[in-house]
Amino acid sequence: MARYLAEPDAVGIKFVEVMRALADPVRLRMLLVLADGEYHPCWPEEFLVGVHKSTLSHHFRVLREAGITRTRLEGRNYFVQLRREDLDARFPGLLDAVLGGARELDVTDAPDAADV
Amino acid sequence: MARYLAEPDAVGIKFVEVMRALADPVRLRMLLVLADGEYHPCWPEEFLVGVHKSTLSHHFRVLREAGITRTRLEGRNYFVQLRREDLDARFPGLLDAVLGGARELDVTDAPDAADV
DNA sequence: CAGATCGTTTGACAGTCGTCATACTAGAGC
DNA sequence: GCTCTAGTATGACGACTGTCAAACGATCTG
Repeated sequence: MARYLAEPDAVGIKFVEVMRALADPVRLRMLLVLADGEYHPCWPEEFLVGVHKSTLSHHFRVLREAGITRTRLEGRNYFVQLRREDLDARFPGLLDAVLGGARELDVTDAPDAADV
Repeated sequence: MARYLAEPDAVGIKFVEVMRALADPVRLRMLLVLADGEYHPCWPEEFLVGVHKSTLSHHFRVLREAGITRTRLEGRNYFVQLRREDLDARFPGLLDAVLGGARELDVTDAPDAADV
């Protein structure tokens, strides 16, 4: 029953696309959440604050089409996971480095935390 | 005599800006060239093929303002170098990972190399 | 000093991106 | 079978980006 949404195969992952997918604050935060748990029950209300559902869906699609995530559809539930192995195989060290950088973003993008 | 063009200090380097600056095929190729030699005599005619001078200048500015490169101006000569130390200190492993990924791009972005 | 050169800056333009609102689709539960 | 629900798809809109062209500024050379 579990269907998988369309995604590029490992060798089809293009570096520039990965970089572009990762060059967005919202998607970086999504990446952080995805990195925490393996699979993630999708779209909890507080997955991201202040982002419209359709916008979120759009970002998930960008991540998936870039080859960064895999989306499994079971019945009405969507599960998204990072494609760690594929990513690490194609671009060693990239994912970890990006996750590290994204973590600092979590701090700096709070509006009030700026220029204190 | 050597002036330096404006650039963010090490702590002012924002991760998202770095990612955005690196999410462009032209700039990734520039990064590769910059990674080769420390300093690089600027704008050799064949630095990049098929890119206008002003476009190149624009890309160098993006890289510089993101904190990725440092530009020194000596007389009429511009020298650009990677800010390896600052980058490695702020985002360990990122630069190397990106350089690795950019290297594959060198192969795949040749128009004729695609889908053969 | 005048001319040439090299890179920058500015302006314009087309294409892309992120966002939201709305409509749509497919599974779940009664 | 009908309704409810969760996420997707589409359309629209403003903002940003990459590109080129042309003008500008500063420096070296005669």
